Amino acid sequence: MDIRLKKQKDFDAVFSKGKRVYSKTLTLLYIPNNNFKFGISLSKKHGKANIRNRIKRLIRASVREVIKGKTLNNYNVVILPKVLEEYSFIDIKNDVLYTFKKGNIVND
RNA sequence: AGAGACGGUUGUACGGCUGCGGGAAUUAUUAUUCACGAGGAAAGUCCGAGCUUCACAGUAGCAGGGUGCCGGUUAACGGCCGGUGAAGGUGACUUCAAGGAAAGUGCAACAGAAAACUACCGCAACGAAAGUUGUAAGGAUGAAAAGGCGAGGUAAGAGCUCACCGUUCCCAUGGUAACACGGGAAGCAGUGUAAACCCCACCCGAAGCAAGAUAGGAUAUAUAGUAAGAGGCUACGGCGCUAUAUAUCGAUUUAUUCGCUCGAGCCUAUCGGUAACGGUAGGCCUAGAUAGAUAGCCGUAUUAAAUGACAGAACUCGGCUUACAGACCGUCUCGCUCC
RNA sequence: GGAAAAGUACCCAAGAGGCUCAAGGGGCUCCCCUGCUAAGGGAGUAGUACGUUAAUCACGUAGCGCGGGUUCGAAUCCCGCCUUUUCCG
Repeated sequence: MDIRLKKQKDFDAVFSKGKRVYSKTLTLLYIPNNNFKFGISLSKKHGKANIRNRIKRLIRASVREVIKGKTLNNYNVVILPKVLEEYSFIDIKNDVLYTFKKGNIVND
């Protein structure tokens, strides 16, 4: 099943109506929906194309590890990374786990 | 050992577990297995092409744009290779939009008498003087002032005359040519700017894969119009075209599919060529995503170190330009010390 | 992905080869007016950096996004980069 959030309308809805959870490295936005879907939003401020790709890979890998073997509540989620000088996998993974729990998106 | 010039290569490799992208096979709708999966710049979008659409992509001219020493190379180019000339460097070598200023027009601030067929001061002759005539040595201004320098000559001077240098033209030789070298002639009709307009030679239809397949369209009938209409414009050729109404088939949105990867392709050997490049033979198939696939953890090896140096394909090629930690290789230059 | 446009003081900006050249507004500073403020009126700041000076004035050099080139001379012409903005289904 495809868990990627794709449409511009969905992104707009999350940005305008979504609840927010903050952490050191990223911000999480979410609204209720039929399924679980997530997307990532980046701008040119984060760096050139290779850096933006790397951030997306790190977040995707983090989300895969976090949601593995767990039941999910139905939300549309958008992750907004903050502009940092360096991005480490461990910090991002911890923050993904923290924000997902705080937003009540994953069940233990 | 030092300083430097030029050219080239590389941009960690292999393995395990958990995962991603499209593909193939086997299953038979859910899995398994297999091999493959970013770059030298993928970048900037600065040139040149393929491909697609625009009504035909025809001819001539105008407008607009580009290129500009010579020869070669190529599908093509403003690229590349080789040569010539000029400038810079002790040198290896580097840089150069490098045609035309007696086809015409414009511009040259300030200063200076004058910025193009000049004459302020000056010099000389004549004259009582005012001034007239001759002149362009010297002064002064400027980025630039009418070949330079020396001698002769003269009232004073001046290519006025001569030698040398420079310039232009002609001839001979060498070279495919740019040009070089040698000889001769011309007293030198004249500054700079063409990345000012322009002239000359050559080249160019436009838009772009968000193109497009695809569509306010097609077909039929009727009526009307017109020798008109449609590339940036004009003319010619060629083409029946336009408007309205009715009918039928369709379409406008969104999503999907195709375009989408075998190509002026890559590698190796060899032959021709100074080289760019071309020929021949053999081998190879090597990303095709669309919120956009390469990540995480760990081990081994090489190493001075390896944790991204610069950096991510989006239709595809040929170049140019720009970014780039470090490592390695080759050819050559300079002066110094020692043997 | 593709196609265009623009960069000049703190802000908005004119200038399109040469002269007092980096016009002119707004802002800012000071003064007048007022019990105080706003508005209004007047004057100015100097423009940014560096150097000369004890300091001011004054002068010189650089400077129109950055780096080269053409020219006697470049904000202006040409080339290459950088940044910002806009458009295209």
